[in-house]
Amino acid sequence: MKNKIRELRTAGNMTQEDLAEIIGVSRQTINAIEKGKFDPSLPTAFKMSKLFKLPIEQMFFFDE
Amino acid sequence: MKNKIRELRTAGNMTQEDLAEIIGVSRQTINAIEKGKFDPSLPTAFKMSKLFKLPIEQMFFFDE
DNA sequence: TACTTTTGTAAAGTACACTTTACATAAAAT
DNA sequence: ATTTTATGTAAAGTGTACTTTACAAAAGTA
Repeated sequence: MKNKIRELRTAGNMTQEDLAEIIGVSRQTINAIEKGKFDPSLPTAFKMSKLFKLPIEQMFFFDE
Repeated sequence: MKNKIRELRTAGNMTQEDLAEIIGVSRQTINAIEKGKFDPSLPTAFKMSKLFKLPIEQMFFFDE
């Protein structure tokens, strides 16, 4: 699964730390998601969706 | 988080077992999701979205 | 009623989402 | 050049998504 979190975050002039605090996860979690080390939980994806005002399907791309 | 999985599944004349096999999880996992015992992973949500041809946001409802 | 299918649920184990602490590097600012 | 800010990453621990096995109860069917 790929995602556009880094682009969305930088477009909004946020650091990983900023985004982490808003979403309610650790900075390392944001980094891992951006780097594709693991996928977020559904609740975390929903929080990002709400923040960036984009449906989950326009932020995360499930290949296969 | 609430969801419409049970309604979608029964509307499609599927048993929990049927749905589990199609999605690639155990029957107990389908039962737990329908019963709200836990939320699916993002990949599992995407598979359901593809099967039922509905965006994740129309199947799962994140209540803050 | 008896039989079969479907659903509910429990226990114990595995995999992964996520945490904290910590440190190293890169980039930006002074 | 030096300090500050932002990012990358690793280790060890916690919580939860999910598994298998197993059994009981509900619901559908003969």
